[in-house]
Amino acid sequence: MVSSANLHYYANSLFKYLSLNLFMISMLELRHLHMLKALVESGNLSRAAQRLHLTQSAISHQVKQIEDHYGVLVFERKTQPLRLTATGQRLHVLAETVLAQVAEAERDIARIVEGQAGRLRVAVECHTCFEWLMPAMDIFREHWSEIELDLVSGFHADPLALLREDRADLVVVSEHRKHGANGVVYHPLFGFEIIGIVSRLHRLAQKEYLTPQDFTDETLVTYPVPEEMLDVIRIFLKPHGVEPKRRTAELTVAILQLVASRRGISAMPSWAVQGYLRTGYVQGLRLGKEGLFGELYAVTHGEAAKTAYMQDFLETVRAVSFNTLPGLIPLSPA
Amino acid sequence: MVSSANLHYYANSLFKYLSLNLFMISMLELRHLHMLKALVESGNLSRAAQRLHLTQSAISHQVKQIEDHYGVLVFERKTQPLRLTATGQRLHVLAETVLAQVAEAERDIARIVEGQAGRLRVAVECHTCFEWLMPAMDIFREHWSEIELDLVSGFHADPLALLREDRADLVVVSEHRKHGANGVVYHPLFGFEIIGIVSRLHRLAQKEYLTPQDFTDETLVTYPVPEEMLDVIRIFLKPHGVEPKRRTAELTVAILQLVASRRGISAMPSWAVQGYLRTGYVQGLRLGKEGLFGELYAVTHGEAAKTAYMQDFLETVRAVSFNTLPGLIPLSPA
DNA sequence: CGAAATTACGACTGGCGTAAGTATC
DNA sequence: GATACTTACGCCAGTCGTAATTTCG
Repeated sequence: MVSSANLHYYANSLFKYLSLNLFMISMLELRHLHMLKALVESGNLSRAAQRLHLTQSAISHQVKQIEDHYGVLVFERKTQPLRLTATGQRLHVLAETVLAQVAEAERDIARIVEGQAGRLRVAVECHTCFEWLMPAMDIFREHWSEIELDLVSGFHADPLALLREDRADLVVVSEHRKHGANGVVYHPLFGFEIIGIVSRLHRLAQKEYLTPQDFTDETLVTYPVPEEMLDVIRIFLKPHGVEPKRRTAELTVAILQLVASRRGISAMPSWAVQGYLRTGYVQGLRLGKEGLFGELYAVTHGEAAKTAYMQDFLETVRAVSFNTLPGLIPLSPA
Repeated sequence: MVSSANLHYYANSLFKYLSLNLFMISMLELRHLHMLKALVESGNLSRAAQRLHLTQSAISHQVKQIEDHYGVLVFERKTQPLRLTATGQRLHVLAETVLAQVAEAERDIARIVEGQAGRLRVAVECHTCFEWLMPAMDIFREHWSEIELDLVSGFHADPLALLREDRADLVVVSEHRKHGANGVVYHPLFGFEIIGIVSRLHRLAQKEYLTPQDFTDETLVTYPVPEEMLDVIRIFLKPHGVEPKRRTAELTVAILQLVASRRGISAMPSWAVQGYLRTGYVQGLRLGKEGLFGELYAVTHGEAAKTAYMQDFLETVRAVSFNTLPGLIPLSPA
C-alpha cells in the first residue's frame, strides 16, 4: 500500500533517474575530481583514501561510478605503478584546472567576506621544517599578496610563548598538548617516521631495526637543540635509560657526513633524509620493532584559526608537504 | 544498544564531519554550479528548478547550503529582477568557466570512447525552427568539427520517412507519437505556448482570450503547410467545427504584416513573435482559457541516440533554445 | 491575492564503511 | 602472504519533495 504522497515521490524519483540519464545533466561531481587528483598524486587507491580521509572502498566505488558512467576504464589495473588510461588522463587534467579555479574562487570569496587584510607571522622550532615551509610560504604569498607574511627568526625554548606574547600568529611544534590553554588551537599537519641513520659500513647496518641499547656506546649526532625536543631521546632512549654522547651539526648534510664517516649515528624524520639514502653512504633503519613516529602541528589562536587565509595556509602546508615529501602519514583532526 | 560495527560507524561519521570542517575539503559540488548557472539564466528559483527538473524547494536548499558554508548571501532577496551579491557573481563566473571545461572534457572523452567520426543530417518540418536551429548547429560544429553536419532541405509531408529511408539522422517534429516503430526514439526538446495574433485595432484585441468561435469569420494566416501540421487547426479549431479561410506566407514578418494590416489573424509559437509584440502593431492572445501548448521533439534512431555527439547536439539545442527564446517550458523525458 | 521564497518534516537513496573475496607479485 | 583492488551488504546523512508559511508587489 502506497500513499498518494509516496506515489508522487516515486514518480519524481523515477523522473529524476530518467532525466539524469536522458538529459545528460552530468553525474560528475567535484568529489570525483578531488579523488582523481589524490589518486594520481598518491599513486594508489589506499593512499588516496588516506589523504581524503575515506576508505579504499570508497575510492573504488567512486572510480567505478565514473567508469560506469563514461563506459571506459579510468586507470589500468594490475600495473605498478598506477597508470591512467587516456580517459583518466583527460579527467585528471580537468581536475587540476577545475580544482585550482575553485580554490581561487573560494579565496576571492573569503576576501569578499573578511573584507580586509591580516598578517601571519610564522615561527618554527624544527630545523628541517624549512624544507616544506619555504615552498608553502611562496605559494601562499602568491595567493594572498595582501596578507603580511613573516617568519619569526631565532630559536625559542618555548615556542608557545611566542603566541602568548603576540610575537607570532602560528607556530609549528612537534608535541601535541591538548587545546584549551589560552584559547590556543592545534592543527595537525602530518605524521612521519623517525628513522635511525647509520653508515653503510657500521655493524648496526645489518640489523633489521635498532633498539635503544644499540645506541649505548654510540655518539648521537643531532641538530643543536635541547634534548627534550628530540623525540629519539625523549621517547626512544631516555625511557630505557640510554644516554649516549651527543654531537651536533646545523645542517642535515653535515650530520649525514658525520654519520657516513662513522663519527656517530643519528635519527631523523624519514622525509628529511630520503634523498640522501639513495646515494648509498648511509642507511636508514627502523627504531624499535614498531618504529618511532613523530607528528607536526601548527598552533594558532582559536580566533585566528577561523580566518580563511589561515585555513588556506594550513591546507597549503599540507598539500605541499604531501606532494613533495615521501612517506607522510595523514593525521586525523583534533 | 549500539553494536560494535555501529560504534565504528559513528566514530567514522564523526570523523568525517570533523574532517570536512577542519580540513576544508570544500563542500562545493558541481551540482551547486549547475544550479547557479540555471538560476542566473532563468532569473528566479522556480524557473531554475524547472530547468533542472527539481523543485523550488531543492534550489532553495542548495542556495542555503552555499550561503551557510561561505557565510554570505548569494543573491539579494526581495529584489526584482534577481540580483547576485558579489559572492554570487564570483561563484557564477566560476560556474561558467568550470562547467564549460567539464563539458569540453566530456566531449573529449566521448571522442576517446567512440573513436571515430560520424555524421548528423538534420531535417526540420517547422519553419520557425531555424531561429534556434542555426545557432545550435553553429555551436555544435565548433565542438564537433569532425562530425559531418548537414541540413536536409525541402519540405516533407512525412518527415519520419526521412529517417526510415536513411536520408536524415535527426528530424524535428511537433507531434509526439510513441516510441517503437522501427526503433525510433523521441527526444523532448521544449514546450511552448501557441498564441493567437491579432491587430491591435481588431475587435478581438479587447478579449482576455480567444475562443475557437472567434475564428469563424476570420482569415487565418499561416505558413504554407498542410493543415494537419497546424496545431491551431488540428487541436483548437477543427474539434469545434471551425474552419476559417486560410491565407499563407513564407516568413514570420510577412504573416505579421498581414495581421497588422487586418487581412487576417494568426496563431504562432509565442517565442517566434515575442520580438514583434513589443513593437505594438499586433497583439498576442491566449487561445482558450487554458491556453494552447505545443511541443517539439527530435526523433532519431535508437542506436544513433546513444552516441555522445547526438546527445550533445540535443543538449545544445535545448541550451540554445532556453537561453534565447522566451517562455519555453521544459519537457519531461520519455 | 498570486508569485516567490523559506521552512518543517519526512522519505528515500546514494555514498560510504565493514568485511570478505579475488588477484597479483 | 602481503599488497592492491573489488564486491556484497547495510547504515545513515544528506538531498530532495510536500506542504504549510511568510513575504512582497
